[in-house]
Amino acid sequence: MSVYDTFLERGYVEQCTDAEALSVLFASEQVLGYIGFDPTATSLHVGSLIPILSLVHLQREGHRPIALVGGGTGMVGDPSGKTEMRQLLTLETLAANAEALKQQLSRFLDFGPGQALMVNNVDWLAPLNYIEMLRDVGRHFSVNRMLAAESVKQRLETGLSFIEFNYMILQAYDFMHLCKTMGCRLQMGGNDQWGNIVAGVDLTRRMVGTTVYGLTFPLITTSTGQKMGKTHAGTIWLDAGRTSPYDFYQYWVNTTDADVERFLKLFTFLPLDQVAELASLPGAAINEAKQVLAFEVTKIVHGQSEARLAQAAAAAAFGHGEASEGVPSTSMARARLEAGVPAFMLLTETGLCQSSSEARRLISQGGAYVGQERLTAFDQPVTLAAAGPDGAIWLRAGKKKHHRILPA
RNA sequence: GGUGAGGUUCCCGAGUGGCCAAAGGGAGCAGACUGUAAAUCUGCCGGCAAUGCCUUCGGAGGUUCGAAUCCUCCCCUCACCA
Repeated sequence: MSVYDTFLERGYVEQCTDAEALSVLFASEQVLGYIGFDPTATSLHVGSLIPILSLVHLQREGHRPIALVGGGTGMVGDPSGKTEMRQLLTLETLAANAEALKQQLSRFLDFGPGQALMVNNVDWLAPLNYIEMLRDVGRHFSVNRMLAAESVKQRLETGLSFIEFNYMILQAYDFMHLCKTMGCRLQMGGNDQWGNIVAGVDLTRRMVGTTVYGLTFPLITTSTGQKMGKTHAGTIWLDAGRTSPYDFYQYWVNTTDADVERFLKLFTFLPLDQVAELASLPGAAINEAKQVLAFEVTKIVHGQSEARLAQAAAAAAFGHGEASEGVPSTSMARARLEAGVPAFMLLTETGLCQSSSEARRLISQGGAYVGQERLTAFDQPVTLAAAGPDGAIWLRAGKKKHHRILPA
């Protein structure tokens, strides 16, 4: 039993360069394994959870994770899995993003002495000299092979700039460098990274003479075909400032039935027998499993107390609980509320609707509520009389979006 | 640099002088059914205190009573050639 088996049984493994040898390695020594994170934003999102959690699994089972922030590779831009070239970020933005990601990653892993490591590849990529690089590294790359890589092949259809074509070489260089300088033996990543990872395995063998391993995770989509962590409203971020713990929790509670078991395995650390038990809950009881899922993931990302708060807020919003602090709210001058505010204005001002046209539409279709009352006229005045026992006016748009107006 | 094709509302994609806020599909939203699920059905789906008004069809001008549609210049994308 090694961490490889954990990965396997929890659904983390899509491809591995040598599953058997990697298992043996895990069983026989402390393995340094790394994953790269692109500094394309100031926060990671739900799509990065699997990579992050895989590092946590490594650490939990006695191995040593390396979180690599791609401050150098970010200057080039990974073409893998994209249909067109991403806008190049400025160096200042990249540096700021890299710093933010470091902060975020340190919440998941123990970076204490002898524990996990954090590196930034700008440190060794930036000083590279072009001619030297071509002679030492470039000669190991076969353009024929690079063109055959799936990630490149796709882009040959739509266009691929030279800078992006080089990305693979830099990522391969990272792996070689980490192996040479600190004995790193494993790189993991999403399956779109397969080509880059294999290139690194090859380069390391040629330049260092060491066999290193690659493992990729499946690209997670929901069973309704959505990309993980993307909703129409936008990305589900791991940063509480960008996606509140309440919204984060709600995202997971709204998991499709068919995904519950898979997600419990992938996104929580609950033992598999408990996962199986939760997943087998019949009919509507599966919602309890979704709450466990939501609570556990929120706990991992935002901590226990935030998770509790989000759970309590959800319970209050959906009708069986008191603690409502976590429910989104807006404060509004008491005098204004006493005079009465037209309903459609409240809906737009709280952000429940994006425009007053949308608010009118919502009301006319019968999807807007104040307290338990369905609104019938778009300009119906809402006053303090509508406040609930907690002193707040509860607005609801559709079935799931709740918002409180706090008189101030 | 040459030649050809093209840029339409969130996306794909019709429309080639008035019937166009612009077909159809997807996404999204709401309602019904439910379980804060899926599937299905129905409605909505630029903005505005709104039976009307305003802004949109790559950009800027022009022709016309009237332009997404015609003309001129410019920008960008793609394909082939060099």
